[in-house]
Amino acid sequence: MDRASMPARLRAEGKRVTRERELLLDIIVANPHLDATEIFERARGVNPRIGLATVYRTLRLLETLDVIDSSGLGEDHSHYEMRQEDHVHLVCSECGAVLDVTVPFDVRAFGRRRGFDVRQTRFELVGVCDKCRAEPHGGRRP
Amino acid sequence: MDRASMPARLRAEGKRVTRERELLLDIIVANPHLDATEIFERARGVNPRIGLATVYRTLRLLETLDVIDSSGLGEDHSHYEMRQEDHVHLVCSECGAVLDVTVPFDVRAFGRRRGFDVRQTRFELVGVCDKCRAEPHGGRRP
DNA sequence: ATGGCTGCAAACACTTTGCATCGGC
DNA sequence: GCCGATGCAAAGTGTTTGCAGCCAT
Repeated sequence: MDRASMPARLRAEGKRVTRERELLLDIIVANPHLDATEIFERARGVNPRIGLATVYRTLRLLETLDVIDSSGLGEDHSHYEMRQEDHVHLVCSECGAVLDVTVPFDVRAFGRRRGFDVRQTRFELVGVCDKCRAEPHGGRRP
Repeated sequence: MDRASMPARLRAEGKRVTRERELLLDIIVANPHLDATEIFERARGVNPRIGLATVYRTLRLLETLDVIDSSGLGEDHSHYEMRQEDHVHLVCSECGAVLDVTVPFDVRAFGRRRGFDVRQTRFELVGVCDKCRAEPHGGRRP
């Protein structure tokens, strides 16, 4: 999904293009894998009057429009990123690093063969990355 | 993970084998993909004195011991099942049906190639199943 | 100007925790 | 009998919603 086409996309859906939505989109484009609170904090750095509810409402709107995707990334709450080709999230449980890798098979065909019309994919592999295996002392999440 | 070996496994970890733990294990083995509340309700049917906190504490214990796995299954809270070989969850967003299918590639090798020691996999494809595509009227979640 | 969007605070759903009691070992 | 496990209720998270005022169209 192309950032530049979002204003037109929103208007096409009968939605309004507000400064808050533009700001949140910019943050999500620039920083994949953030959660709602992290997006909120960055947004406040630019517009201190923005509310957390607006962040959640905007995330829900963008997800409904298939503009962004959410995933757990090994934690119990959602993280967000612009929609892109199907990929696997390799997540390090020690340092929180996330690596995006293309899925090594045709996901739509795989589902269709079992009678499913696949609309959304969420693949994650949680493990320990090279660096954290090298230094087993407490390298906490970034 | 074999249900019959669980008592020994618990004792080996210095944990106790209680009637509550045995009951919850039986429910999880017999009904994959339930969430905490559903497990709680079934448990109450057998032992009306069991508490929801015990369900959550037991689930956390079993997950820590790698006896069970949790996954979102298209919803925003956890569902549980006995640990088994890596598989993809095909989830129908209309009726909630879940189909388990073997992953069509070697997950550990895939991760290792990128420097990750994979400990856990969570693969899900959310879509619409055959039946729900046939009858587009409101077939709600079971 | 009009109706959607926002901020704020209260409400919610799910999960965890403190504490007195209970029961495996 | 000891100490871990349980039940209950209260506290914590992350997320949603009601409402008055604001601003994109």
